[in-house]
Amino acid sequence: MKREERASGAAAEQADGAGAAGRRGNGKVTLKDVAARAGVSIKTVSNVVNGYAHITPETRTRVEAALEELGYRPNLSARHLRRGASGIIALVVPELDVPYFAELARHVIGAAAERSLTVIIDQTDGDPERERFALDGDRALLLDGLILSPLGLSREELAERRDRTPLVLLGEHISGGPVDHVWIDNVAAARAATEHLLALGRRRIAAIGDQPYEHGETAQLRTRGFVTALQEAGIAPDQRLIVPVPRFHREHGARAMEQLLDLEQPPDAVFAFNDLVALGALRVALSRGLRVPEDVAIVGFDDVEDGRYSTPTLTTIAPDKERIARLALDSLTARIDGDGDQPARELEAPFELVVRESTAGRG
Amino acid sequence: MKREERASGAAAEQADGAGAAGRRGNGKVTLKDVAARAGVSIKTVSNVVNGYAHITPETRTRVEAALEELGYRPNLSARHLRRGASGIIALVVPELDVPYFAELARHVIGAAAERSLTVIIDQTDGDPERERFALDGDRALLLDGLILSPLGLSREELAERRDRTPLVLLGEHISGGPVDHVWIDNVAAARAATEHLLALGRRRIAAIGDQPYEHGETAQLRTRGFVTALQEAGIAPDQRLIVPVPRFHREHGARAMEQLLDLEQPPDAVFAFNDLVALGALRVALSRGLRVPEDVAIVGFDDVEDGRYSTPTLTTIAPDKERIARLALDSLTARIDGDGDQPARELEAPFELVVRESTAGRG
DNA sequence: CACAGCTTCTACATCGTTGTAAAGATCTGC
DNA sequence: GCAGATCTTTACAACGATGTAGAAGCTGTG
Repeated sequence: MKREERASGAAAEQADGAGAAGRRGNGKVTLKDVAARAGVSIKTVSNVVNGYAHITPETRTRVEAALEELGYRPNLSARHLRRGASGIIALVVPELDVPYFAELARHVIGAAAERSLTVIIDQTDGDPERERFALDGDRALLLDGLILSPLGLSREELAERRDRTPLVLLGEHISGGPVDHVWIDNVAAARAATEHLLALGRRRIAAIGDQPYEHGETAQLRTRGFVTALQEAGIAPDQRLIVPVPRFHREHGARAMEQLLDLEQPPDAVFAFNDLVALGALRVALSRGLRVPEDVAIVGFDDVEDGRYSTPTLTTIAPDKERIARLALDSLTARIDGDGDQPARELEAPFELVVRESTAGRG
Repeated sequence: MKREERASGAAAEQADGAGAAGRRGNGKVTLKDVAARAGVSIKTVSNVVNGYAHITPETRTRVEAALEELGYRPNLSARHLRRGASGIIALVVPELDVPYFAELARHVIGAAAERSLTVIIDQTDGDPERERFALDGDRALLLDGLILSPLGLSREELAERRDRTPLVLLGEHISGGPVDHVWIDNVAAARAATEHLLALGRRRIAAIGDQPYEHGETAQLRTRGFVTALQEAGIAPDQRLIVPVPRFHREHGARAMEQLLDLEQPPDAVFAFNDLVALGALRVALSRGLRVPEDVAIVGFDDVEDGRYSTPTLTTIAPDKERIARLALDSLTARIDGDGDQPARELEAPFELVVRESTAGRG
């Protein structure tokens, strides 16, 4: 009796559309189609799909066959709507083709995958409008969480955020703000870089990368560490040796280096505030016939892969990118899982000085 | 009269929950909350949100005020479910921290933004399993389209795909397959690179990057172009000068170059199959005291930014990445908008040879 | 044999949005 | 003053999945 019901149910399906369902233009097969095909209710199919325990082996087999035949795939939008979570987080960085961010993105994607989260990656080019959109735009509602490396937005604007999607900030931009924040100690890192140059006996040390204006917090912290190290070594900082840049790209490092080498007393060492700037500077030094590190030693910041294969290889400050990604995701998943009311966390990631040829020579 | 109705409606809301709705724990405000607050139907609010024309200014104002007060934001999952499209596409590449893919990603994101599409970026590390998941996994159902740069999957596996999400393939891997495909003429490009070295008078030219095994189609095409150019110049290819690499990374370029320089008759020029390989090779050549290009000239492939700031700067084949991104998105949006039944397209993007110091010297 | 308790399955409501159809209000022209 | 057109707003039914409650069938207990 029961079996007959099923059989007739299935037969009805074949007539009314199950046969076509698998091949419908849009290729979308729903639970309903599968249910019709298997002659069971939609909910039973849903139960099979989700591994619910109490199902007769016979039913399970039949449903699984129907799933397979029709090639069922769940509609994630519907599932998200029902479950209230999307399983998607966004990583928003200024520029993806800056190696530091690309390498960071790799680690974030990896750490997210461990937690079954998908990552959307967005680049803002530092445009405050686009950062605001990422933070507060409609798209934010699709997300379970957001990791933002801000460049253009001020602390006040970040505080004004209306959206309640869990957020983690990366970088030095907003310390002590109202949201979770992963950072490295830029002052200490800059000091370590500078002290390394001092230990090599350099005394006329330049810094490339200051940004003495709004939104340049990271650069300003590195400048502070640089100046502090000099002062502690009894050297008065020379303003002409502290060259600002608009952004941390190779070309700006190159221009700054040209300016420095045109000085009456050019520097015998350079601390560049990131590796791209350092590589730009290196390029200019070499093309002017200087020897690195003999004539001028160079230290970078970020430890991107490029610096491991330049000639000479680049001494640099290496932030622990994997740790940064991991801390950000730990913090984000904690918020997603509900401790939204905890006070903002400040999470510090370690760094280390990696000495290579651009300061140590071809030892 | 009418006004009174409204007023009472609004008053009722305040009592029953609109007041709390804006501050509910999860922070989710729905059309329903806004409708209650403004004393209109849900659909009217929806109409306001979507800019429907026939609404009295008075109503519009009131609804807009309620939207603003409660901080309404649409639920994208629900919208997608209803509309049947998510507005999300995925870009799946082997490695994001390879500059070529990072730069490509930038262009894809840009081109997608012009079409109001959001991009999810995924890296597979060339793992066939992860490529398959990107292609056929549940996540694919969230997407309106997919751009894949395959590395590990064979043509057969790609053909077996069940999912019907519009797909565009990048790269040489699967030509003439059943799906849209954007590519550059690798044979011609490799010939151009090799002919450039021949024109400089080099005769003992090496190639780094062959992959004479499964999935190495791109490399094999470049090898073919290289060999053809040599033969046309009357030079018999020397197998010892064609060095395979497992992947296109700096370290593999470096190792291959060491091997070449250890030959009894080392090459006077090298065509590296991508810029990273070229930079690895350059690094080894310089550290052995060779002059580039005087002792050995080097050409790369991809035109990534690193090569513009190396010393010497790198001559390279520059594929038009922006064009590639644009062609991929044009093709994808066409499929999304419904011409799913058109035959597969083959879209060729241009390239050019960019001559820099690694072959031309410091002219 | 009545009834509780379990297993297996189903109907229904629901998530938040939007398309459809139609109701109610207002205006037009004759 | 009334049919008909137009404007404004609404109720309802989807989109596809899943939680809830409970029906139907079975087993075992007293």
